[in-house]
Amino acid sequence: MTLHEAIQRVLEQEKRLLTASEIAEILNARKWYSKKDGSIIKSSQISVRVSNYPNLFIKSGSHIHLNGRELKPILKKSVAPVKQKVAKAKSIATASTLEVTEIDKKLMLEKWFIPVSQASHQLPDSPGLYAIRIAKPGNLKASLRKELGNRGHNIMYIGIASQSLKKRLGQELWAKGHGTFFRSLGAVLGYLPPKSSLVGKGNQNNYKFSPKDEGKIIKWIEENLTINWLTLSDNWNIEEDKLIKKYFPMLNIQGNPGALREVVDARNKCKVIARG
DNA sequence: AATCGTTTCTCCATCTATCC
DNA sequence: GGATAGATGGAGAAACGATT
Repeated sequence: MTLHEAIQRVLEQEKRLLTASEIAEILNARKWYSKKDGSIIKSSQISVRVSNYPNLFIKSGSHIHLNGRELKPILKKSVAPVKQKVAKAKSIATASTLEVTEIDKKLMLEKWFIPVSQASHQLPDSPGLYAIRIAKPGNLKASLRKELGNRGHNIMYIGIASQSLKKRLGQELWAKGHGTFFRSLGAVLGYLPPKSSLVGKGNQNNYKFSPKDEGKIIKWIEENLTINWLTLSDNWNIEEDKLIKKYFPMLNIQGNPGALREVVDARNKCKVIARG
């Protein structure tokens, strides 16, 4: 039982207004809730918990009673974390001069990018970094088109293949396995996984689209995206991290100060449907 | 002065995203 | 599907102001 559940139980049983001290006293006496270290509960902790759950409790002066509605607590920390990070990181990125490494030049120079449709038979079976751009941003929906415009580039994703670029990009671009980029792209393009398709699966995040939709997404990728890659033997993690923090690719989430809320939301929508 | 209530910080278990 | 690193949110404690 959590502390707020224990407080609820006290109020339900007592059926009267109680102060934080009285609740603490009752809880300590009845031992409905015990702290990990075994010490007694202070009234200040009751007060904090009651304040954090305004939908469960009502304060009348120093007295507390049940609200009667069981809704989620309103917590200070849960306010749009991604948006906050983006705003903060953007100011840092524009204010600082970012180092241009050899890897950056070789990987990101736009003239070296080729259409995905031409890349399939050229990809090496060795580790490295890859970057994906969109040649025709006009084929994205308006909100994403605008977002790329704000970012001043056409970079969709920067990733790493620690074993094989050929295998990794097979997952990401041709859905041969669980590709993060493929899932994110399918989601923001508006595709949804079959309902309840993750029920009973061990990993409740690896949703997949129907074979028919996968085919449509692959076609879209081959018609709209371009790619460049570099084979590397070492330091790729550091380089990948630096590049993501410099360019804010639109579909990278982890390690990206410019992670896009719309991408996270679209992926969550897919998960909810697939989990049934 | 003692008690009560609020704010803010840190710790840590759980959840999520990603990679292979 | 499993492993793992990072993110998130719940919980407790400390500091401090307000009230009695």
